Amino acid sequence: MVPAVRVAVPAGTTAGTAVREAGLPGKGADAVVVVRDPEGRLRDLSWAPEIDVEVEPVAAGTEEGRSVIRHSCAHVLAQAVQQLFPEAKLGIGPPVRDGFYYDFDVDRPFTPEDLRALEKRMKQIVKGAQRFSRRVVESVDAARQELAAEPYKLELVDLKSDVDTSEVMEVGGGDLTIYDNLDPRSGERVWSDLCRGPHVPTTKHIPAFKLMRVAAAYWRGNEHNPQLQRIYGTAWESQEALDHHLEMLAEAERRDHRRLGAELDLFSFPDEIGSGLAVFHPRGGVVRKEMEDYSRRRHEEAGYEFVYTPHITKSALFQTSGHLQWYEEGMFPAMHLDAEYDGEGKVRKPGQDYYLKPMNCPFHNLIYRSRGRSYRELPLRLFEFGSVYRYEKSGVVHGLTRARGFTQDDAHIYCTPEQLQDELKSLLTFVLDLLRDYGLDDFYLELSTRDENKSVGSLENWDIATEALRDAARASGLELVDDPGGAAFYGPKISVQAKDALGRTWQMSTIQVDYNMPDRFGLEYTAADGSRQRPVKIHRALFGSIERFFGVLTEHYAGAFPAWLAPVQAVGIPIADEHVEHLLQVAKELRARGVRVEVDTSDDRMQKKIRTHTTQKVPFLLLAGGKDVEAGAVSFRFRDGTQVNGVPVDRAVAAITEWIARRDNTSPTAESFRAVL
RNA sequence: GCCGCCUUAGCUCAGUCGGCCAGAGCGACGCACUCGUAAUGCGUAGGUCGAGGGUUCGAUUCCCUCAGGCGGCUCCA
Repeated sequence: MVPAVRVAVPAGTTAGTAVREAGLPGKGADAVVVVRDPEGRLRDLSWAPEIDVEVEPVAAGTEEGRSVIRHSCAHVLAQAVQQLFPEAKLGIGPPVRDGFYYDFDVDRPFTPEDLRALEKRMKQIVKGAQRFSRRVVESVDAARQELAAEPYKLELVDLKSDVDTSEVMEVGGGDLTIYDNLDPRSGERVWSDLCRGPHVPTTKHIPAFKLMRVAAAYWRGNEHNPQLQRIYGTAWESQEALDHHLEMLAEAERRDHRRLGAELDLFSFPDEIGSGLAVFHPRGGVVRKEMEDYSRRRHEEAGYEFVYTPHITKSALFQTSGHLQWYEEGMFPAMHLDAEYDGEGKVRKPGQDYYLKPMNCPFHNLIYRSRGRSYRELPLRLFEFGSVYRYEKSGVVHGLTRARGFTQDDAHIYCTPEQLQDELKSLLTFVLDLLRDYGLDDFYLELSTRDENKSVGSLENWDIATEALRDAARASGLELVDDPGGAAFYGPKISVQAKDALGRTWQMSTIQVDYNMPDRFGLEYTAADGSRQRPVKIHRALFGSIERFFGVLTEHYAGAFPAWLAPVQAVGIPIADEHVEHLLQVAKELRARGVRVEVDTSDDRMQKKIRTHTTQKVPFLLLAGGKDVEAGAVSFRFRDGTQVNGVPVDRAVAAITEWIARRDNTSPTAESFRAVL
């Protein structure tokens, strides 16, 4: 890492020269690839300021340095594509998280073989050490002329004035510039691209890269535009960093909940049922039940009341709520029922549309409204594990994390306007505490605010609601990220983003403040002065969806669930048949204390049994041979291979029970387990 | 919904440039082995090669449609 030094660049000298003279590295993972000028803009090393300035060198191995490398690598990719496919038209090619992409308009989609050929050509380009040379285009007309053969680039030139996002690297930020790739020996221009930069000095400064995959993408992200072929790649400051990244991807694949779901016999998606509709097998069912049971208990303690509502309703309910107006295409189509026809097929009775519910909240409004409510009842907290069905587009369904049928741990809190602030604060604390109990503890918050094209209700109430949420978020002390326009039509939302063991973030809990549903449903309570008042409604889901949370936890723990959640908590493994009886006795005692325990009485050898149950990620393996039987003991083996041998049975039983009851989220090891013995 | 790729035994995958009985490992089952911390040996069963249609003397293989999966894009109350 380069320390946050500043380097003086005299007028007329290039930043690169100054950096070199300051003795900073020009090669390797610490190489300075660009500098930050006093205004905070990143500049090429070839930049020569007109006045004396101090700049901050940016090293290859920093997030910004990597972005520059990745963006330059995208140029190399584009050059390779146009060399191998001269008819290819260029789209955009920005750096993204962990890599870059470049979009191309080509006659036929790229094949995996094409990718291999492109990667080979890119390596040649990188080796050729072409210089990235910045050139300001005098006028928009000049740019148009030069880019006449690149229709998409032309479009960007015309958009220049109003585009300035991190994704569109081509234009923005003042001058219109083109980067030329120059042959280092002849100085000849090999290739060029409209681009605002900055870039690494030469293609040699792209130390390690790999093309990852091809996909289609709509031009400028609009589904009405043509689809371009997008090539994704990744690039890093060193081969080691690239290898590490690839290893992370491999690890993510190993922990993919869809794979673990099959390997550990947790759940499946039978084709016969339909896309995005899961069934939980007994082992997954146990985990889910434990998750739910604990959540139920905590909700009871926190003053929630439990309700149940049907999965289907007449359309009127969703007309009142507004869901049919705003989200109909995300709902399963209606079932038209109860219509009657006469002999000529004419309607005698019109019948009704019924919908599967995509949300629980309208039902809870009806429960609230079922009788008069007093201010003394508020806050009224209604909780339900409510199954909902959403017609997700076929292309987005993804395991348990994006399903068509799932269960929300959904609660709706009705309170007075005065109670809102306190209720939100305690609610957020409750939510975070509970997430921590399941082992997630690295969070940030996102505040989604009103979308002016998709919202109902008064601006005033939106403001109050938004500020109340912002306030509660601040009180939590967590980082808060704004998400303008991300709210649902009825109110703003805080979402809790949790990082898992691999550092990936998942949207978990959401808290929404809603002044509109109470209006639409005419909800009221009688205040202390006898007047009728309108309550405020808070929507919140904690797991979000139980299925998604299940999937996230599965990946977070790589299938090695904490003992309290593990489908099978302990397995007895006899050394030989004659030791089975002893273990059955131990298992009986454990089972009597609620432990999920099995004894492996199969014909397999003991070593094989250890392997089997280790791969099944059972937290406690209880071995017993002659010595243990004689001593009235068992020997522990843990997931990590460590052992504690010859533990007297009663102590073993007590310790296992204790470990589970504590809901310790770490995997027991010889060392940590001794503490409870 | 759009683009591309994929679908062979319960799982992971070979294979057939259109042709005799479609293979392996793991798993399941059976027999032998009775064993002290990650795979004992031998054997058995298991597949209308995703579904339907077409081309062909002949289709698991080529073409079309559909379903499901994967990676993206768009979407995500």
